[in-house]
Amino acid sequence: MLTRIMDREWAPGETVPHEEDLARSYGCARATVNRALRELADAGLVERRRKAGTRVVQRETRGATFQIPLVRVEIEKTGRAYGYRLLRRSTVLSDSDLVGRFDTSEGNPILHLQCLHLADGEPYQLENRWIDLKTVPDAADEDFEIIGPNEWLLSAIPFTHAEHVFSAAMPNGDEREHLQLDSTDAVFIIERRTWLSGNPVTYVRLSHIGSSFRLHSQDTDLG
Amino acid sequence: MLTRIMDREWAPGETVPHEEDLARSYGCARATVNRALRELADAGLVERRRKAGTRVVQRETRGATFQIPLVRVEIEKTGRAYGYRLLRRSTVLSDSDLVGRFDTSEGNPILHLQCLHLADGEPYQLENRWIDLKTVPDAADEDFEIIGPNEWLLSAIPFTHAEHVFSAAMPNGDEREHLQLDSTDAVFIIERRTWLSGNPVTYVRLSHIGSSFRLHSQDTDLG
DNA sequence: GAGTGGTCTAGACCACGTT
DNA sequence: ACGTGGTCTAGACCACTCC
Repeated sequence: MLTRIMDREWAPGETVPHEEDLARSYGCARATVNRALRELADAGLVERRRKAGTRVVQRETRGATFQIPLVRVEIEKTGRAYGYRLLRRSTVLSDSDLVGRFDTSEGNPILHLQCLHLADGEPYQLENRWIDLKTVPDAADEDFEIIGPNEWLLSAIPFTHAEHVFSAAMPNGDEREHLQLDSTDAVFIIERRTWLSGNPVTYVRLSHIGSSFRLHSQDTDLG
Repeated sequence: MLTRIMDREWAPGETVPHEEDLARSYGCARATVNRALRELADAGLVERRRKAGTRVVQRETRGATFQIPLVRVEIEKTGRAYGYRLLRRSTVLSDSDLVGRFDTSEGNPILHLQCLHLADGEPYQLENRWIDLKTVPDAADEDFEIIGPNEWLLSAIPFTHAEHVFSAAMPNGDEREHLQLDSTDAVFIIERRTWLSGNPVTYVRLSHIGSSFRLHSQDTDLG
C-alpha cells in the first residue's frame, strides 16, 4: 500500500478502498489491513475518518523529530571532558514576566538556577532554569552544586507534556560573558517548558554558541 | 500501564510482567496488551526485546517533533501577503563541495536555485536549493518563476527519508543583502536533505531573520 | 439509518535472541 | 532449546459521522 501511495497509484486526495475490500484483495484478515492503515495514518500518509473512509494526505509539511540530548552525554560522546558550574541559585515569587514565559500562577514560589556546562573547560551551554516549587517541592532541598537540574529533573520527575521553541539571536550580556562570545557570533537558543498532568514543572532557556552548535534530525517514512 | 510507569510503580530499568500475565490480570486478550505495549514502545516509554521481555526506559533525551510548514502557508496564516522572487537559476555539475553537503555523486547535473520569500513585501526567507537532476529530471523543465521549488517538489516528488539540521549563525553576504540585515541580527538556518528510496532528491538551506523567527513544537506522552 | 473505521477476542503459529 | 514478543485470523460488537 505504501508503494501504491509512493507511485501515485493512490494519488493524494483520493480515497482508498475500504478495509474489507482490501482484505479480500490482499487475501488477509481485516485486522491486518486495519493495522497497516493505522500505521500509515500514524506516519501521516493517510487520513482516516469513520464513514468517510481513508484518503491519501496531500502533505504540506514535513515533520522533523529531534532528540535533545543531555548536555553531559552530548559532550562526552565527542570525547571531551564534561564540566559543570552552578552560577546562581535563588528562590523567587513568580512575577508577571515569569507568568508569561512560564505557565505558573503569579505568586508561586519559583527556584531560579543559572548554570554553565563546559566541554574540556570551554563554555558550551548556558542554562537558565526556573522550577515551580509548588509542582516540584523536592527541588528546594537540592543544592544543585554537583548535579545539574536537567539530570536531576529527568531522574526525579516525569512529565506528561513538553513544549520547545528554537530560535537564533545575538548574545545578551549574560551569554556574552559566560559563553565568552564576542559580537561576531550568534547564539542558538532552546526554550523548553514541561508539565506534569497539567501542572507546570519547569521552564528552561539553553543558550549555545552559534558557530559550534548544530541540531540534527533524521526521519523516515515508516521504517 | 501508563499510570504505573508515571507513578514509578514500574520504575525505569525494571522489566514489566509478560504479556500473558498482564492479559490475565487485566482480564483482556493478549492482543490487547500487545497493542497497548506496542504503543508505549512507539512513544519511547518502554523497550521491548524478544525473550528479554519489556522494560521501562530510563529516558535520557526528550524528543521534540517540529512541523516545518510551507513558507507560503506560514506567512498567510499570519494574515500577511505572500511574495516570491526567483533570484538565480543555473545548472551545474556537482563538485566536491556539493558532494559533501549533498549526498549526490560527483559530476551529477544539479539545478541550483536561489529564491526569496516575502511577507507583505518584506524579506522573510532566503532559500538556496540544489536539486539532483538525475533523481528528478522533471525539474529541468520547470522555470520556477512563479511557483517555488518547495511547493513544486512537494506536489511532484514524494520522499522516503529526510534529514534536518538547525543552526544559528551570523548572516553571510547573500543573507545580509537579500534579507536586508545589519550586523546586529543573527540568522536561523534550516538545512534539509531528502532522499527517494536511497537516491538524493534535494538539499536546501533556508535562512530566516533571527529576531523574528521562532520554531515551535508541542509533544505529549501519548495523546 | 447505514456505512465506515475502532476495538476487542481467543486462538494459533512464527521469528528471534537468550541461554 | 525455550521463552518471549510479533503477527495473523475469523469473527464480533461498538462508535462515530455523514447523508
